[in-house]
Amino acid sequence: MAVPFKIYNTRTRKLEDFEPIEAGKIRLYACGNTVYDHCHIGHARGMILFDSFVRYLRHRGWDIDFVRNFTDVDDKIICRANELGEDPLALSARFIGEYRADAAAMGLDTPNKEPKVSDSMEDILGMIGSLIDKGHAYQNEGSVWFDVGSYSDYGSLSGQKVDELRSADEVAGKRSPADFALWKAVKPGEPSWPSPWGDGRPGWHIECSAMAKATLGDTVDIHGGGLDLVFPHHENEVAQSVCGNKADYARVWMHHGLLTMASGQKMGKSFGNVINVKVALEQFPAETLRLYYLQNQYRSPLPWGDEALPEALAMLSRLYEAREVAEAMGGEEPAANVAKSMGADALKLLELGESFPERFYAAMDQDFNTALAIAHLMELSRAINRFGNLKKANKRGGPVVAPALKAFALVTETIGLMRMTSAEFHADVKGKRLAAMGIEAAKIEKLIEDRGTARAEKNWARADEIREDLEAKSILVMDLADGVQWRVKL
RNA sequence: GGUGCCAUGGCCAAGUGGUAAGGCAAUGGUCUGCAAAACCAUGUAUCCCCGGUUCAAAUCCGGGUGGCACCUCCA
Repeated sequence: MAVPFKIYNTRTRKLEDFEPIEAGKIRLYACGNTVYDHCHIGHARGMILFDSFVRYLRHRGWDIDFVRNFTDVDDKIICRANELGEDPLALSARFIGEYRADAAAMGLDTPNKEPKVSDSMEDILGMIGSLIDKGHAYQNEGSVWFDVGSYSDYGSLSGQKVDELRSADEVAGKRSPADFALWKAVKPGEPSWPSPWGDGRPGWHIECSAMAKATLGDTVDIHGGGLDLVFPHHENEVAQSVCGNKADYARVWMHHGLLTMASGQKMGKSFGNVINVKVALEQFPAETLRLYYLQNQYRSPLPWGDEALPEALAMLSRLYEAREVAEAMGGEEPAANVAKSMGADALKLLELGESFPERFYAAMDQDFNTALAIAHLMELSRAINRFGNLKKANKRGGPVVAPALKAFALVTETIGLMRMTSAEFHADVKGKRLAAMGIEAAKIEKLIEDRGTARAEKNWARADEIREDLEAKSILVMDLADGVQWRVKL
């Protein structure tokens, strides 16, 4: 059975109980990328967020049909292709490949369907034709425009009033400045498709309306995207779909906040201040990004700074270490008995572990409060470590820590964190951080070996000298009971 | 000009009626040959300001100040 949850609806500006069109099913459409460049970390926020939400809701019993499109026919693509002397469709195909590589590197599940504009021309033409037939669109010299005046509810999603908009540039052939293109007449050197109104290509907004209809039907349960798409993109989609289908378009509009720079300025390609996903992933494990995004309320703007990823990595590291501590524990006695005999820390851990799912679900069901969910996990981690300090914990603690380990597994399944083993995690961190700093692992290993020799000879001065030398390189050496380990300082 | 969002300790940040999660950083302690990790302790938080509603407000209402976003491509 699908479990109910609350979700904030941009359309009503309220937190609502989610009500599906069809019991247990969610038709979800997320606006994907216009593929003319690599994904940047702003795109990554949306990608990771929707991936996490879908995973979570599936875990909660929802049957989700998740559609995310690729916009592969667009002004920007054509523009970039011309700059590079590349065929526009070849360029977009190339960046779809890059997108998929980035998505895979971030550990995202592939949506159920990933329609492309170039494959959806029939759907698009059908929708435009329908809008003309119904009197909501008009053609002029090979282009087709949506007649905003024909739709009285225009602006209901974004709260905009047509009269109050800053008048956009007057384009020849439009009846009103607010009208927008459904079909653009072909221009020399641009890709085009045949249509009843002459060769051309789709306008910016129609493709999503058409692809959503083709893949999910007239009405979707949830339509999502970045906050910057509310107007005009989503507003125009609503107009097209409602007028074309004579049906509601999206019951819930879900918009995530944007990344901003520390300066407060928005991150955007037009500002030239983007950081590509590939660059971030060269330096940090992919889950670092995921944790960073999940740690923040998805609707809030997120200021990006140099400390963002290192901090998230420090948190992630705590989680992995705590789980490692928990996994090392053994024992066969009933948990309650062990906890009782080992005292308050054990009882506390048992209690936190057992109540975790309830608290985790409560947070997530409240408009995906991933920040609170993760806070619960951090709290649990501290309880594990504290318990782990007890003398007999390793030998007898297994049953007490078992619920906590289940909690970690729950988090892994639902929001995709902690998917590596600890060994994989540490190796990933080392490899990436070392590469980022331009240090060779072999040189470090050699120094650590030398230090081991010095220590064996109780030459503490020499050992400390090497430690300091390594520390200057951001390498931490740890003398553990079962040998020497080293980590890259975060 | 229009529309919308936001303002919580040094920093990031959750919390929408019952007196404040979590993380990062900092300081002291335990542990350690020295460290690291971990744990413990430490932050008197005017929850931007003023007024109102209420037994009770960070949380609701009104006003103010400051910041941001969209209205042009942008996730």
